[in-house]
Amino acid sequence: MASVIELSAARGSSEPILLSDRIRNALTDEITSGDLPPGTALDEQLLADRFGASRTPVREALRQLAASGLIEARPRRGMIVTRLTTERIMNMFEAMAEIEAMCVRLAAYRMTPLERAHLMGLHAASQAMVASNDVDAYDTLNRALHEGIYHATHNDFLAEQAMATRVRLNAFRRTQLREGGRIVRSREEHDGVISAIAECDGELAARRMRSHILNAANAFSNYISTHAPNTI
Amino acid sequence: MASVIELSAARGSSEPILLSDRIRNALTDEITSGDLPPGTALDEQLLADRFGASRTPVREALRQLAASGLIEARPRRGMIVTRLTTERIMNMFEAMAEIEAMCVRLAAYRMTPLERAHLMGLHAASQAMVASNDVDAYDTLNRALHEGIYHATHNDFLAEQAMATRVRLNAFRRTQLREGGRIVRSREEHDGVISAIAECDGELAARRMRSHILNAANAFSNYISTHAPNTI
DNA sequence: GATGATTTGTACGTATGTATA
DNA sequence: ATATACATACGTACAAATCAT
Repeated sequence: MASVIELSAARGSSEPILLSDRIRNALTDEITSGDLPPGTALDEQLLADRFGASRTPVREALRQLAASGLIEARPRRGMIVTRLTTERIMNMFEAMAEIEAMCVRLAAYRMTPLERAHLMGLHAASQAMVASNDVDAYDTLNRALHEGIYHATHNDFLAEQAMATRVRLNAFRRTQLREGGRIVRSREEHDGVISAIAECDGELAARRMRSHILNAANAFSNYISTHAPNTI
Repeated sequence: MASVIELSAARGSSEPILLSDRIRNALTDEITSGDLPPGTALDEQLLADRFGASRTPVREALRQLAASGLIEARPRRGMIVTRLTTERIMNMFEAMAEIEAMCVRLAAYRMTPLERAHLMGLHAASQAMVASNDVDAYDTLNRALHEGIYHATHNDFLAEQAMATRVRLNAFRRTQLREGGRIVRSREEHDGVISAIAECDGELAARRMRSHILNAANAFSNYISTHAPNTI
């Protein structure tokens, strides 16, 4: 549970100055990490007490989260962490698959040699994480790789859209990596994408990326039905 | 300028009950219609007076608009209607082209016969608007056609994403229809998309849709450089 | 560069509407 | 079905920061 101390810790100068922004960021982390599971009620007064603030900045933080879709506002009935149906999660994975495919296609044609080298370096480094089966470290590199691809589209708007969708799927992406052997296949799929990028074949990279994300979606679906059929 | 009367006008029961939502909707309309041009400062007190409310619901409306990207929040310096560079608008058009292409591809494979008939009906009706060069009426039908395609993906999340992006491009889409002869070519391009849908060829429909939106982007670019080179 | 005016950010009180007993 | 409890939605007041002069 995030503490007031953690909130007031000194950060880089680019960090938000506004209380409401800090609260929003803290809540975003807790929701996407699964710390605040779907369906959790978000009481304004309780959150205000927890963060050592008044209800006003908490309200503003909640409003922003509601606009981003992470939490759900039911007028005069409070806010809850968005409870997603399996169908909607699969819809989100499908949309993510298409968005990622579009990004990697554009990126393959537009990235600079430096950007290409950066991506290949990240991919090479991930080998070690697979060998040691370190899910958290692999997830971090995985994230950097995908974000590097967004950036290499040289289309900031598209990159932001992709990031926003990715954040909303965060908790579920991490879940599926736990499925047996998924992490190994995930890297194999990356390998296919990266080699297509190396050959500047955007169409091939896009098809492989789409499959990659849809495979992740399937892994998630399997994981849920095996480990926790009734939690969503 | 929207009045208090307009705000308090009776609406359907599905309309928002919250004051902040009504203010947000009113401002959304004014921004996307170009009534509030980019760069306009949004004074909280002034808006509160205009809408006959206090600053609190106005602030909440502004926060939501900021989250959707329609306005920009500069901490302690107020909000302004997002001022977009030509480059960013083109980036948005490019993203829109890809999203629309993805939607129509999925839609072509998944739509029901009823949905297909609906789309073809809309397209047929638009012929008359082109003949009379009625830009507003054509724009309305155009909108219905594209939204029908989103819906026919049978992926609500994707449809919502597409709609959100579309709203943010609203003012610019309308602008480009004014470019000489664009409305005629727009319908011709629709014709190609619709016939691909009729043949259930999603890939072809996607390529044609992508071209269609990129053509709109070009038309916009031409219109700007011809009519108002320095307004953005 | 300093000072005043304006505007945002925050706090808190009140009332309305929802949910529950 | 009625009443009670409670959380949100809104209004108002104060504080802090920005910008104009």
